[in-house]
Order: sequence, then C-alpha cells, then structure tokens
Amino acid sequence: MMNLMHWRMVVAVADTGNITRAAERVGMTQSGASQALALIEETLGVQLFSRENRQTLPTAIGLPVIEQARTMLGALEAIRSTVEAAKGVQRGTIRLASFPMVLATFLPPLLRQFNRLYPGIEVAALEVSDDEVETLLGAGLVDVGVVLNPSAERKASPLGRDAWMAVLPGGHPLARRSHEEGVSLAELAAQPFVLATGGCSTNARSLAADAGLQLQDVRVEVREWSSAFTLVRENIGVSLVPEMTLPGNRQGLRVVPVLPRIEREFALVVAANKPPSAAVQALRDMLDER
Amino acid sequence: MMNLMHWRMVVAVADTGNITRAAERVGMTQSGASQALALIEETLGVQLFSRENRQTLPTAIGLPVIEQARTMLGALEAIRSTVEAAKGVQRGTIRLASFPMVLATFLPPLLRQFNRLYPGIEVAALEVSDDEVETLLGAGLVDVGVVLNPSAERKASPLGRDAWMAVLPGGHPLARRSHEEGVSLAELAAQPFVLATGGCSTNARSLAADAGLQLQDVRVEVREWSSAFTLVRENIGVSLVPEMTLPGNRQGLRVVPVLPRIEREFALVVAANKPPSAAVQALRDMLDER
DNA sequence: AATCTGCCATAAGGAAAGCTACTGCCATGA
DNA sequence: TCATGGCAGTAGCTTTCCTTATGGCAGATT
Repeated sequence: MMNLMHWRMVVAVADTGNITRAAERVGMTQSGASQALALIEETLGVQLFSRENRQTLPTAIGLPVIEQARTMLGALEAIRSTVEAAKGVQRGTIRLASFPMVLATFLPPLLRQFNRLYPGIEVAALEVSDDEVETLLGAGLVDVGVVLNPSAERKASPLGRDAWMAVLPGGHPLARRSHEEGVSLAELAAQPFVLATGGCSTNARSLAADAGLQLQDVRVEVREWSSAFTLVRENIGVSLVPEMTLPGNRQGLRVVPVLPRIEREFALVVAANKPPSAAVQALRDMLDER
Repeated sequence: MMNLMHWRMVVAVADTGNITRAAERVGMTQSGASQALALIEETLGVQLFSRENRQTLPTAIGLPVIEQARTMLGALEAIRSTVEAAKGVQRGTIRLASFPMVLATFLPPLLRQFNRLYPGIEVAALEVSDDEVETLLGAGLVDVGVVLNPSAERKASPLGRDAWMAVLPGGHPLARRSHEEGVSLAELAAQPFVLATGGCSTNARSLAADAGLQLQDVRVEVREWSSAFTLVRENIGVSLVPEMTLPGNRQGLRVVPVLPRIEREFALVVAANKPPSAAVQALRDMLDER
C-alpha cells in the first residue's frame, strides 16, 4: 500500500478494465499486476475491483479510491515537473560586490539564508569601496552590487536602511543630550573628531561635505569601526558611525542620534547590460519576498 | 521515489526540521531516514533540504515539493478513511421478492451490476407471485420487493415499465392491423385465447376483468411465456403478453400493441417496518443513480 | 460435446530494495 | 580540550516484490 507503483497499477486497471493490459502499460508482468492489486486490496481490507469474465471493473468502494489514487499520482507528476522546471537554479555562481559595512552587517544573514535555499549556487562576494561597486557593475565584472540610495529606474531590491549615530565619550558635554534632542551634524563637526570610514567613501567627512560643512578637527582617521569606539572611549574625540556597527558593549560610550536624521538606504542592483541569470533572479526573488 | 514511506519521511523532516526526530516520528532509525532522504534527492536529481548545523531545512526547490508530497499523503489518508467508512457495505445479505416476469427480465442485468459494485453483498431472490410480494414485505420476511404501480408515499425506486402486446398468428384477421391502429382489449378478449400467466396473478385474465371484460374462449392456460408463443404459432389462439417477454425470433407471429395502451410500472420498495440495512441502501442508491 | 481462447490467480525462486546496528565526521558549546 | 548533537556511510540481513511457469475458469468456437 505504500508503493506508488501499485497505485499506478490500480488506476491503469481502472482505465483499461483489464489487468493484463494494465500490466503491460506500466511495464510489468500480468502476474505482478495481479499480485499488486491483491496486495493493496488485502491491506485495505476491501475489494476494489470485481473480476468479471472478460473485464475487471471497479466496485462501488473502488471508484472513489481510484479517484484519490489519481490525485496521488497527479501530485507525484507535479513534483516531477516542478523539479524539472527548477533544475536550472540548482547550480550557478553569483558575483557580488559590496562595500565593507553592508558586507559585514546586512549580507551575512542574507547570504546564509540564500545558501540554505539554494545550496548549489555559489556567491562570490567582493569587498570593495562603494565607488568601485558602480565600476564593476558597469563593466559587467559582477552580477549584482550593493548601492546606496538607488535611483528609481534601476531594478533594486531593498536590503535595509541605517541611520548615522553620534558616538560620544561618557563625559562629553554633548553626551547629556537625550535621544529626542539629539545632536546636529554641525555641532558634531565642530568637535575633535575620530573619523571612521569602514573602507567606505561615504563616511563622516563626505556626509559633512554633503551638508556644506567640514570636520574641524580630525584627530585620527581609522578604517575599522571598532577602533573608533576604543578611541572615543579614550576621549580622543567624537565619532559618527552607522547604527548597525554599534558594539554590544557600550561601556564608556554615549550614543545619540543625529538630528535631522541622516539615513541611507541600501539596495541590491543587478548589472544592467546583460540579462540576469536564473541564480541572480533567485536572489532577487528571495529579497523581494521578505 | 515510489515508496510513500519515503515521502512521509520528507514531510516529517520538513515538519520537525530534524532528521533524527523525523525518523522516530515515522518509526524508523536515523540512518534509514537519512538514506530515504538521500535516495529521493538522488532520484529527483535535486537537493530538497540543506543540512545545517543544528537543523535540516528545506531548500527553495524543496518547499513546493514538500507541499505536493503533503497532498499525496493526504490523498492516501483520504483513501484510508473512505475505505473505513465504506467497510459497512462490504458484506451483507438482501432478501428480495419478485414475481417471475420481472425476475426474468429486468432484474438479471441489475443484479449483475449490483453484484459487480458490491461483490460481498449476497442477493437472495425469491420468485413468488405478485400477491405474495406484499405479504412477505409486510411480514418483514424480505428486505425489498418488486411491486406494480407503487403508491407515491412508499419509498419506491422505479425499475421500468412495460406495455402489454397482442400476439397473433400470422394469418389472423387482426394481424393486418398496423402498429398505429393496434387492437383493443375487447377485440382480443373475443378471440380464442392462449392465456399465459408467467406465474403472475396480473395477466390477461385479470387485465380483462379490470376493464370490465372477460376472456370469451380460453383454449389453453400456460405458465411459461415461451409456451404461449409456440401455441400461437400453431394457431391455437391469440395471446396477450408483456412487451419484454417477446422472443427474438418472431417467425410466424404478429405483434400488435393494445390500444389504449396497458402499461404497468415496476418498482423496488423496501420493507417499511424496519430501517433498511446499508446493503439495501446501496441497492436503492444504485437504482436511483441510473 | 469437446476444444480453444482470453483472462486471472497462485507457487516458487531469485534479485533488489530497505531497514538496522554501528562507526565516523563535523560543528558547536562548555 | 572534551562532550554533545546531528548527519552520513558501510555491512549485513530481512523483507518486499518481480518474474517465470502453471493451473483454473468461463465464453466462444467447431
């Protein structure tokens, strides 16, 4: 009763009305067919067909059972076609370019989930600066890239957004500001500053420039965010970092939002000059479904 | 891939996210479960689950496949419940009473079909006169009976109707009548008559009496219809028989309808004093579905 | 009346599937 | 570093299941 071939026999007999012909339809011996039928009938405890003189016809109980058997086999066939249709995305490679911050924060869980859904697709992640992402995308050297604030006409899958936060030493005057009050970018730029870049050209200095300001007193410039926190703790200066880079342990630090908020949206865009592969499409689908 | 137990494993793994627990849910070893999964994945040529560190989760291809597997197993479960619900009508006995004419003409194909649909139900057919049918039904000695022109309030399943036909020797004066002209019952009753009863109290004599007539010259009275045809061929007299008893070979006979037509409706009724058994209900259902 | 034919059931044997017990591997967490 | 949880692989045995061969039954054929 647990063998689908036997159920194929059942519907074949129902279709042909003849065990012998049903047997050759599913590629079996007449004997095997007879045994298969008898086995199913025995385990069900019910007679599905009555063996007439010239034909084998379903009984009243057999009729609904046969219909259910059809749906069983239909589901199996659906599985087959589903699998055949999906085999294209089984293997493949995606070259991805991203600047370090997103690569270290947003992407790992996403790529982990993607690798779970598509174990055969390999994702090669390139860690580059945000300027180079555009270059690689334009040259077709990568399939997808992470960009900031994508223009509407690009097919972009949003990854998330972040806000830049002021990081202050515990004793700093601005550290008294509440979350609602916040600090302005201008106030921050006037302080002794620990500039952290995260390897990204979009950083405190460029943000200040965008706002028509300038960092007045950059005491030190580091690449790693974590280094910046250490330096702020040692009272070298204040800093401005993306919210998601904040450490779990904020001992000796005061984090206050910058008001008006400075937010950036990250999104994944595909290279425009060539049609996206099935693998890339799968990645986009996963992102859009969240 | 043809083993439903393996598909049970698939959905169990999908439900528990854990091969080990899935295995014990379907009563198997962890090893067997792993092998079952691997076998299905191999024959499909597709990875359905990705084995993570702590859990085994479906891939993008696995998700729809699992859903189809659920419908497969659902259909199997439906088969099980269908069979369980229908086991009541597997065996049983029906006592049936009928007068000979219907028993010899209408019932054989019906009982043959019924026996095909319900091989386990035994139908014991009693051949009695039409008067006795009512007696047996009333006494509850039979489950169902064939009656003539059932009253509307009885739960009756119509079997069919027949018309009485005049059977004349080839050279008889009335044999010139066309089918449209017919012969009247009065004309027929005036002829030398071969009275055939078929063992039924409803026969030419009773029909004549119902019409206020009387058979003038009954030359011979026989029980078998076929005997009557022979006697008519030998010009002993005319006869009146139900249409369905007419022989295939009408050599030397002329068959003309009686006008106005004398028709009787046959129907199957159940004994009213006790609720019908599942077997009887099955018989009624079959008749009503035709 | 005897034989033929189409169709099904049953017996016996063997091949293959499938399960179990056991071991090994890997990653995580103490 | 070891302990733990979870999965894969191997060997062997049991069971299932298929095939070949044979017998039986009911109409059809002659």
